[in-house]
Parts: sequence; structure tokens; C-alpha cells
Amino acid sequence: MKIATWNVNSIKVRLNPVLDWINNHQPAVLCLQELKCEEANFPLGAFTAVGYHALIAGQKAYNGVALLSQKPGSDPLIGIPGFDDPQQRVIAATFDEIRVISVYCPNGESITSDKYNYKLRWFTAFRDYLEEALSRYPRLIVAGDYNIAPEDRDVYDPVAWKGQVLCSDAERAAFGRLLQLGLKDTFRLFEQAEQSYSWWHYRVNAFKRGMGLRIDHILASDCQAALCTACAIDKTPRALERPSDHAPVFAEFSGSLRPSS
DNA sequence: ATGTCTCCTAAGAGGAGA
Repeated sequence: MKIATWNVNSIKVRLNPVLDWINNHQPAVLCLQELKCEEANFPLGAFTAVGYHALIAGQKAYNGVALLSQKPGSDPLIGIPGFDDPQQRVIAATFDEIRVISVYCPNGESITSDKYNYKLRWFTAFRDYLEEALSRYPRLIVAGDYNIAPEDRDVYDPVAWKGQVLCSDAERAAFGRLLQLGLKDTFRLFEQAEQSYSWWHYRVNAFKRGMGLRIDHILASDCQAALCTACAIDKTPRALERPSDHAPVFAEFSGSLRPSS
């Protein structure tokens, strides 16, 4: 069973690459971020035509997250309860016993920006939300764009990026507090190539020059992580014409979802 | 190195966000 995440930077622009990727990988659940469209404008028909269900938290122009799935999800929840935020960044649903959250964490812009303060406040609320989710759903997968490179090995030039947004100590501490809840970064459960990244800037030919960061992650609760058999980044869509700046990340878990009755 | 991409407003470029 494959669970995947992809920040598509506009679902309208990236519809065909996403459909191709679904066709090639057949994920049980694909978490999307940065839809950049309202729910009414989401290309739902293109996904239902290939047999997928969709739960969408849309917003005009910015943000927006979705859960595409082979089976319908139950108990959908949009946003972080108790954290009032017009920015659509979180959507959750249950697929059999597995709770899956698609998340688009704030970027922060720079460590001197007001958006950086919002990012840190947001992560405090998100940590509390995940603590509650873990108590209700022991089998939890949290997949998305975290906008944090957890360690120096997740950064092509850690010296240049030291202390910068996406890499600052405060952000890494916030990410660490998610792991302290009992979540595992599934990518690091397995041997990986050095210089494995999930995002490359559009500018300066960053992808071809290997100038990337690993900021898209699939976290899993301990009992769910124990079922994880692989995690990988698929760089191939990043090399296509007119790509998203992010590559999809996917994890394999043993045991399929319960068959439909 | 203000280097690229996407979407918005509003009627042509410019700003926001990443």
C-alpha cells in the first residue's frame, strides 16, 4: 500500500503530471499541497474518471490541500481545531484504520518576517493537534510539505543555509517536537542516497545542479512506521517540462486496506 | 545574482507568495 505526498504548486497547471503519476504508482492515498484553487474549481472529474475519490480544502490563489484516494475516506476534518486560520493547510481523513493527514506547513519567508512568527505559532498548534490525533488514531500518517529541512544532510549547502528559513534552529526544534510525539520520519528508516532532496528552487537551474532541500516528509506513528517497508523521493516529475518545484515522496506499508465489501 | 513560477487585480503591468 502506497501513501504519497506532492506539493504540486497549482493543481490546474499540474493536472496531467499528477494523473500520470497516479497511473504509474496507483497510490492508495495521495496527499496534495498548494492546490491554489477554490474547491469549486478543483478538477474533480479528472480524478473520479480514473477511479479516485477526493477530499479538498481549497482557497483562492494560495495554499489548499487535498486527499486523493482509491477508497473514500471517513471522518474528514479540515484545519486545526481551535486554531483560527483562513489559510487552508490541513485536511485529514480515515482510510480503514489509518488516519492520513495532508499538510502544507507555512513557509515563513525569512526569519525576520512576520510570516516566520506565524510559522512558529502554527507549528505549536499543529503539534498539539497531532498529539490529540495520535491519542484517537494510533495508526497515523502525516504527509506533506513541512517547509523544514530537519538536518544538515537534508540541505545541499548547509553552511550557506545555516540559520536561514527552512533550516533555522527554531524550525528544526519545532520539527523535533513532532518526532517527540512518537512520529517517525519514514524516509530515514531506510538507507538513502546522499543528497536526497524533495524541493529545488526554480531559479538558477537548481534542479540540474543538485541544489535542493528535503522539506517534504511522510511521518508515521510508531505502530504504523513498523509496517513501513520503503520510502523514496521520485525525482522524475521534477525533470519534466513545466514542473512543480517539489518532487513527490512516497512510502510503502505492508498490509493493504481492507477490501471493499 | 531580485535570477523563476503562479495567481491575483484589472485592463497593463505589478504585487504577493514561494
